[in-house]
Amino acid sequence: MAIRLFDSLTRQIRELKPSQPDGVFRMYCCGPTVYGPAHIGNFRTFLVQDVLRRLLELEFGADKVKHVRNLTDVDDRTIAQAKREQRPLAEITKHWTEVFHADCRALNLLPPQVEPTATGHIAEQVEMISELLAKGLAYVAPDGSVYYRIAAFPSYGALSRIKERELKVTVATADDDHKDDASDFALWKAYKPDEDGEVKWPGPRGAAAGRPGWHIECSAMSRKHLGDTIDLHSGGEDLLFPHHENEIAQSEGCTGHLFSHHWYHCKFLLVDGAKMSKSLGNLYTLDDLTAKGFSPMAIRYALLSGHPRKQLNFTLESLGAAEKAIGTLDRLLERLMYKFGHFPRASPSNRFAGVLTALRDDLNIPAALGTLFSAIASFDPESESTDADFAAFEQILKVFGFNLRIALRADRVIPENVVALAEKRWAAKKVKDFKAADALRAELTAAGWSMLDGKDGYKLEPLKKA
RNA sequence: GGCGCGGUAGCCAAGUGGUAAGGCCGGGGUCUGCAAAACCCCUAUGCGUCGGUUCGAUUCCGACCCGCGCCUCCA
Repeated sequence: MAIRLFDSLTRQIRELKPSQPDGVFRMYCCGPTVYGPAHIGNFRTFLVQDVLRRLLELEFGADKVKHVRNLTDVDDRTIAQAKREQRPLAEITKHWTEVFHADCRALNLLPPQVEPTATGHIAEQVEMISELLAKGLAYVAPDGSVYYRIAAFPSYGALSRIKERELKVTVATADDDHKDDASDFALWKAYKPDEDGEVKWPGPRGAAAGRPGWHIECSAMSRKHLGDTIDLHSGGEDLLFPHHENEIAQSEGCTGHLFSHHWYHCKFLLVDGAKMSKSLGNLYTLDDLTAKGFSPMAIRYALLSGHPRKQLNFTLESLGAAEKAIGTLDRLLERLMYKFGHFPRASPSNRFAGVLTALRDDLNIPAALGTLFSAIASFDPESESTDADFAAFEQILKVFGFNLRIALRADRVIPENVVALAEKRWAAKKVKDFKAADALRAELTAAGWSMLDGKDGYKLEPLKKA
């Protein structure tokens, strides 16, 4: 069954398929700028892209999807951060790249096959800018910067339909530039000693030394790693304009070929009904939430619980709901493992087929989750499940990227004193000294742990922090 | 001002021209020394407001109210 997805350019739901003869689906995702910790809004986009990739791999084969996601490691913000901290740019970006990778692992995001950096592709960017200059699509400004001449690219604005708008030209954008037209954008920014510190490279012929503009990196890296034409390009809704509009102008202006067959944009994550911002105090990082006792898998669930093309309102309450929902899936997995005593060996049954149907229908993740829970409630896993159902369940978990066995382990570092208390209580219970047992339960609660009695043993679970 | 999106139960959130998925919370029950877990049952005559089309609208159309996003470097 085909995977269909909304395309931002044509504004239609269209089938996704590889366009090249090799059958490889080529997807490029705009990645993070590594100057600070990524927040959960960033991760919403990366998680949606991750589920899409998993679905595509299921459809076309695990080796038939090539996923490229860049790291922006040189731009205004990274340079400003390096200057603030009085440290070399590379040191700053290396640190935040490592933090980003750790967060990605915690959220069980599949690593892209290629994760190119802007600073690692200066030559490719300079080359592309040179081609644009040669074709008359760009010009060198008096200060040695290079700008894209929008007027020379007739189809500019097709993605964002900007021709139907009135471009708001503010004083702020006009003052420091040497552009021929206020709408032209920078391909190469001439070096400014007082702002850029040590950051500069030789520029294209005729231009000054400096650094690439923001948009050109994606065009150059996408071309290098995926070719002139790719199958899907995606990012957050804010990137639609100007970033992706400019990428199209650069890539198609340069190569003369269609840049991407499909465009997909994730809507923003809101927190408590408002866009995240430091001033509102509603900006969360992964660390902020795990520090409150939430598991990364619950965060993954919560960030995926809304339709990707609709703004999602994230609250701590909804995260709590996600934690419980993940717990239910977790326990079901445990029950099935217990019943079968081994990982599934059969081919997946169609027990959860509706889940995949929902995902293939414009990546309707919330509908898919609804279908999943309905399917779970419709049968008794202990008596009615088959090995094939188990396989189907595992397949669904894999597509959603819910790595429950890791989720189980994540919080299972149990302090020795807690284990000792639990052992004492278990012994007291065995001899029916319930008074002592209750007192010990209270001590465990005070220590932040919950003791779950079973028939032949017990489990310890950490209590959630407020 | 231009472009676009949304308002569904206490919270989050799907969906349909024919009478409201799912998760959480809440209530009841089975089980349990306690507490959980597990399992079963219940929980929106209602889908921003007002009109219109229709046999019938939450779903289509119009107006209005409210919220949100983009409009040159924020996923």
